[in-house]
Amino acid sequence: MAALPSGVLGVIDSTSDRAVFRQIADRLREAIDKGRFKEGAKLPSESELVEHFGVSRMTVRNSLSILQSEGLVSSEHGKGVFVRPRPPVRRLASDRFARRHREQGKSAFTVEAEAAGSRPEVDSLKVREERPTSDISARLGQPRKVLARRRRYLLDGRPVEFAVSYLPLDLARDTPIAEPNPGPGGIYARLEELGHRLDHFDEEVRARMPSPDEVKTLRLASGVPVIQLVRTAYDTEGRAVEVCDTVMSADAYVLAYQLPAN
Amino acid sequence: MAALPSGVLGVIDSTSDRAVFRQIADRLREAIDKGRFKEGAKLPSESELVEHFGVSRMTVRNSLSILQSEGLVSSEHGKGVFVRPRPPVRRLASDRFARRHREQGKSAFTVEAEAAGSRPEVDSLKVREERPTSDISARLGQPRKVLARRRRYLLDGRPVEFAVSYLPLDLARDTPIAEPNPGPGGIYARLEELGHRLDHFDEEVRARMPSPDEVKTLRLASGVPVIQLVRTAYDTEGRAVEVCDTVMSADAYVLAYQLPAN
DNA sequence: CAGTGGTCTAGACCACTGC
DNA sequence: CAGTGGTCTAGACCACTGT
Repeated sequence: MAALPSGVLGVIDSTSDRAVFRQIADRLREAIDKGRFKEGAKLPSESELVEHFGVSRMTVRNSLSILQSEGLVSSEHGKGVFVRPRPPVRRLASDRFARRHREQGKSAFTVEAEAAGSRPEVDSLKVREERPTSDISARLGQPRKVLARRRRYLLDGRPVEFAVSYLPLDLARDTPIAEPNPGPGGIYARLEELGHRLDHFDEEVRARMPSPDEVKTLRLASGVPVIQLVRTAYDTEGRAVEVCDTVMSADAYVLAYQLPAN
Repeated sequence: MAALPSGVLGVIDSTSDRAVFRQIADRLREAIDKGRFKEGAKLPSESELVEHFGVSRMTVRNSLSILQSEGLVSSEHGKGVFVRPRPPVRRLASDRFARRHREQGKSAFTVEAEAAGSRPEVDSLKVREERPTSDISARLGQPRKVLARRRRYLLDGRPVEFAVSYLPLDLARDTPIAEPNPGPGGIYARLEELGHRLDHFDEEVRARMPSPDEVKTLRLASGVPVIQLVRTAYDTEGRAVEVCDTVMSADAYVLAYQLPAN
């Protein structure tokens, strides 16, 4: 157990009102912010911190759990605690569903990922009929049943997004939309071929902490929120033809929108 | 210390691989999800949970801290641990900066809050000249200095949003934009009067955990992420005339956007 | 194997709340 | 005042990692 480089972490002010474990978290946070521990770097081990600050192990662990819940560090059993690297971010432009992007053979996700030099993957694709929740039902105009298309998206093997599309069953049944692979241009292209010319999309954006299920599915580190995006597609007759409920790892995405001034 | 109502919380499976504190968190989470503890309700005290599950206090506290980091509960010193009520949500529509909303006397925030029956407030308004960060500078076309307008928005006394607007100094100096109160319609109305007719806005949306500063300014409960929205306003000549960097309590907002299909 | 983080105990004292 | 959560200690044993 090597001694810590002096001066890197400072000391505790025992006269301060601020709890010791918060002070230790503050010192570590400063050190990370100032680049004394870089992305991916290993922090001093718990026992080193115990020795350096002269406190008990639980106090040190308490400090580290603060930094973890802030998304600054993550721990790896048997290895150490590391400064969380900022993963590459995927930028979703507001024209990503424009018709012109749909006339190619590949999906928007695939095209974009390959352009960015990443390896795109879609897995756990499941298509089935369901009774809609009251929320989905309301958005789709109260259909009795819906077709649900679930799938998970990965970049270079890392899960980044989980999405479920809901379509009124009377509209999707016995069409390519009910197939696992709906063909080039995706379900929006098929909807238009079926005579539902798309007019616009409504998107609702929320952020929150993930459920335990979402942590598992998206392999989220602790301290990483999710962005939830609910998109409703309307055809030119004003009918809602699809609702897509997407949950994204917040540290993998930036959403970009363009708004007219009038 | 009353005994817990039997059957409400179940028991620990000591043969399970799952850590005891996680199992306790699971039981409590289920109970909350199933409505056995409603919004605002008090959970059993730590000592009651210690007795019920037959574990040490630190184990119970560990469980509670999981629920706290999930944003499900929050603790109040001397009172107890309570199920977090979902606060009323403010919905930001994508046309909120349309010119037609600017022709009244009041700000968009004020009008909208009053319509929803809330009491709007703006405080800690500060206007000053600054050297821009490299990010802001790049977005605004590399001005040497900028005018920064900082303010915090509150609803019914609760802080919900903190925003900073940056404008190129050559454009804003010695205009009403540099005044604490820029007048009816806000700085966008003033910009148009100065001949910068607005053409469109670009918005970038991110979500992340808050910094300790943001926790303080927005009085965030632990386990609440923030939404960061960076908006750039462009005039009809394509010049970026303002960048607004907004940090919002994620549990107070839903962002709504409308996208054309082509 | 030694070193790391993960879980858990059984205490202690403190600060805040409400009666 | 009793009851609550907040902080902290000094141990213990375990599971995982790398050599």
